[in-house]
Amino acid sequence: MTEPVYDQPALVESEFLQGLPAQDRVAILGVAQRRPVERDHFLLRQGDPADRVYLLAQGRLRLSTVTTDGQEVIVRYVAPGEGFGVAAALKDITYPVSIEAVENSLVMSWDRATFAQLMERYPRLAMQAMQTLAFRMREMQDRVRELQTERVERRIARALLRLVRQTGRKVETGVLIDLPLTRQDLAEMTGTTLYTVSRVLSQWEQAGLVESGRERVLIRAPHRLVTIAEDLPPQPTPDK
Amino acid sequence: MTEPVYDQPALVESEFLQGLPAQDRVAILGVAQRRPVERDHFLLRQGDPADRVYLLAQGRLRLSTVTTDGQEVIVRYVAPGEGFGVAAALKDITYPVSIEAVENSLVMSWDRATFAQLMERYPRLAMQAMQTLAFRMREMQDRVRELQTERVERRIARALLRLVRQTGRKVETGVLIDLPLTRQDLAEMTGTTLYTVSRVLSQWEQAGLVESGRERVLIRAPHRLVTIAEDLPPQPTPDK
DNA sequence: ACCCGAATTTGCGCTGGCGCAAAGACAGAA
DNA sequence: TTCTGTCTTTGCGCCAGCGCAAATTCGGGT
Repeated sequence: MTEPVYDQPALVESEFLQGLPAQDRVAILGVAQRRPVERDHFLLRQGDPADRVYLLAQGRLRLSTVTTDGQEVIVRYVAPGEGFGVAAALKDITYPVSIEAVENSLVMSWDRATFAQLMERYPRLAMQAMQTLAFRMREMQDRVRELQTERVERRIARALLRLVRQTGRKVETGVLIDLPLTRQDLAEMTGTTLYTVSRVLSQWEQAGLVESGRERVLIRAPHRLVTIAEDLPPQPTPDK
Repeated sequence: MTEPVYDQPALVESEFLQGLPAQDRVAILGVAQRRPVERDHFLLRQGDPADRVYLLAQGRLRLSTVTTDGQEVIVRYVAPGEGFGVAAALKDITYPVSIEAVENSLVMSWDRATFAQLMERYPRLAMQAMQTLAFRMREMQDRVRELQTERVERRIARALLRLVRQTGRKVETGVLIDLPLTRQDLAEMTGTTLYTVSRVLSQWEQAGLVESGRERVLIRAPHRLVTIAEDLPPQPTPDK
């Protein structure tokens, strides 16, 4: 795959490049390394030297970390147009996460020195990179607050709603979370176990909120999930 | 208090200014607003319009957020030399946290437009600000991992060790956490309740790890706290 | 010196969610 | 079509930590 990607919407409106004139985007992408990553393959592993900044052109990636006693935590998924690796490439010696493609993907990247030069030359790129970092920090802050103050069902609802916003695709019966998502994956995003996720999803399926299958979740009633996530009183359901 | 602060160590080595030549530091600090904040007074409150970037010259601040049902979460404490507010001032409409002085403090700040101009003029300031954001993001990521995978005793140990690194003062019997710290404060940093914190601290006091009092914690054996935090086998204790 | 409100301590019953078991479902490979 | 490994479901006992009560301690204000 060598055709130009410069005018792909995911890149034009990407976190790093939105708001830059086309010629600047072309210049920045023109010095990027392009790397396809097949599904189930790793872009990089936790502990690798951190020397590149990345932007996802196509596909889906999962960022995860493993604790010293082997538990895995999913930090986040990456959708096309989203940047990552900025924090690590500023100063970190090694990457704190592993990054695995959950479907065939295409990743643009710049080594640290190149990215620093680009930021100096294009101050808007620097501002966009800072905003990306700021967003991530806010996301993590929200996760901390949720983990400290909310019960497991709310956390699962919130994780699903995040995925809906990030990678949801409207279909006839609702919004499909458009990536392979096991109960174990959801558990690792929300600080619980696959059995608890399974029980909660089964309950919600019986209640008509979701439809699910193997590695698949479709949200039939996002608004009802919001009432669970936000701990609001249930709205009257429309007559059947 | 109007005497110059430009050469205070906390500012010279501060997160935003370390590595900049003295003349640049003077220029940057020269256009900062300086604001004293008395103990127990708020610098700003959650929901206030976000338009300033801050750097703490003196004192101690507490950053906290309240959930919709009134639970408080302590995001972090701020020590002299640490910057904050960058994320919010980039784009956010309102601050996601409240900031209260836990002792008399002095805060330097710049409005958003000024800080953006300073970053353009001093690229190293921009890089330092980005690194500050990156550090915060990593801190929050670590908190998420801990909350998802660790039991309450380990989380309390970790929170104390963070405070030791950030604001610990060596005294004869160990390291004093040099700020007023209630059991409730520790609970809000670790996702538990003041009663659980009290039980754990009492147990550790009997075991000789800590000495504590009202709003006060001294760590007698930091290494033993590390073994708890990291879930390591206990080292043989030296003979009495 | 005294008072009082905040902070801390300690006991104990309760429960949300986990751990584990066991079985079933199913998608992809052969 | 069959097989197999992965994923999911469901039951049930257990327990880490919470909720609440009640009492104590103590530091700052008067």
